[in-house]
Amino acid sequence: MYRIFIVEDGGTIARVMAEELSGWGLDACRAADFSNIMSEFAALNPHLVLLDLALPFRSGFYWCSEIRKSSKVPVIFLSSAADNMNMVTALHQGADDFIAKPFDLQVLVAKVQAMLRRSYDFTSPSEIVQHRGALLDKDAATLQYDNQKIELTRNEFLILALLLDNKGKVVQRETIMRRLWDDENFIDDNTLTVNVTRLRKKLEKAGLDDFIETKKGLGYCVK
Amino acid sequence: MYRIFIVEDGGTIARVMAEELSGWGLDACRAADFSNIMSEFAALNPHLVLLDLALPFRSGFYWCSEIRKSSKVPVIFLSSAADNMNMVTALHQGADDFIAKPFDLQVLVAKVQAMLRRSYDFTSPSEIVQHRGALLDKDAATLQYDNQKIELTRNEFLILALLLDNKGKVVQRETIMRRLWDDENFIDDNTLTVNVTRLRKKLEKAGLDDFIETKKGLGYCVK
DNA sequence: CATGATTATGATATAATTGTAACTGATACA
DNA sequence: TGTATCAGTTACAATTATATCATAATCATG
Repeated sequence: MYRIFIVEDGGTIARVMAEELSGWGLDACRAADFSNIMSEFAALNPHLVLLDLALPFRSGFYWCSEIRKSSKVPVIFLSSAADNMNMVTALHQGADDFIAKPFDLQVLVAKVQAMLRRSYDFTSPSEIVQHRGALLDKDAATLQYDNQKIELTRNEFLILALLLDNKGKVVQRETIMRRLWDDENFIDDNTLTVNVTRLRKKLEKAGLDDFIETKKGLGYCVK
Repeated sequence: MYRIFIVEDGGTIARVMAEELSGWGLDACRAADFSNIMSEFAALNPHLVLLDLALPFRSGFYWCSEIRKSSKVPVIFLSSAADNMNMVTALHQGADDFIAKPFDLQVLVAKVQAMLRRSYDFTSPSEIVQHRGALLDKDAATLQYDNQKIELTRNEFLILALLLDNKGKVVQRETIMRRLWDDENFIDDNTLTVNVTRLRKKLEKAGLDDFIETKKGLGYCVK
């Protein structure tokens, strides 16, 4: 999860930004002590910095150059004084972009995402679901547990992914069936049972007993 | 020397931009045939693209997504229609920045320099991907391993590049097929298999066994 | 146009995966 | 106690996805 460091004096704006970014799966963290940005920066070690130009104590320019002394982290300036001179100065100082205030939240998010993509190179991390110490990598289609790698077949993977996406909820057998065999073909209802059995066998072999619970008459459940 | 590809219809603006960038030690090259941007792009193989949104024949959005099919080169949009929606669309499409017209030449240069710095200085210099000691040079389309140079054909190279760009993730066969043959012609599904086989044979001959894993029913994976 | 390299195709092989069927066990309830 | 329902198990068969190979078509290059 990417950490975003928000250095912005305006309390409301900072809060709104943080909320919006959090909504997009980013870990947004606001600066608290504007006299001592660097120690917060070091503690957080963020993947990207959003830096207001006008700050108490020291200007954004100052902090940007401080950051650049020890880090190549992407820095995006925010300012209502987005004139050409300030922009050029900021960019020359090692900043990566300059967003004029007021800005559209959508644009902010898009810019942050674009910069993260560019800076941390396109291979975005896999989406991973975790449960009881078992890690299901939804992109690699593998399950890891207790330092073992459990290979899953297509059906096993789909079933497990579906159950973990609905952790704590009962998933109807029919729902699973429609996912695996996009409907139609009268697949024997028992076929699902067999697939679940096989999946359970692999889980148990790895030490994950009772991972998938049967709710008779309702469906399956992981919790 | 960094090559900048300027795709801008306005003759005067384009010329001025090119002169300014040249003055800063950049190799600025203007698009000539707006119906066929991609071949000029391929010929120049630029380090950065400045892309006007409003172009004859096809829009900048179109060319941006075409470029992104085969390249991660930084793309900066230029447009007088710099409204929020266009900006968000562009960024989501893989663009890196969006400059409103008219712009200050100083700002343009500063942005270009900042983007080049971010894209080439900070991260790995050339387009080289590494895995298990094998180096894939995406410019030369060759693979180096254990002091051997492995020559790859177009198809072999594209497959390997795609898999390495998604290291650790399963890539669906269909995804690969669309990359290799931009669909249309119903290429025999088996043709992909054959190409993978040939690629594997080269890899094995060089000592790279089990480089490409088959996830039956899901796709291929390098990890 | 001739040459060799590259790529596509079709036939066939192979092995992992999946589906089926027959049986078992459990639970509910008439 | 008997019967019906539902899910689990197992072994086996069928299917499917992928691999391999030989051959034909295509492409690039001089």
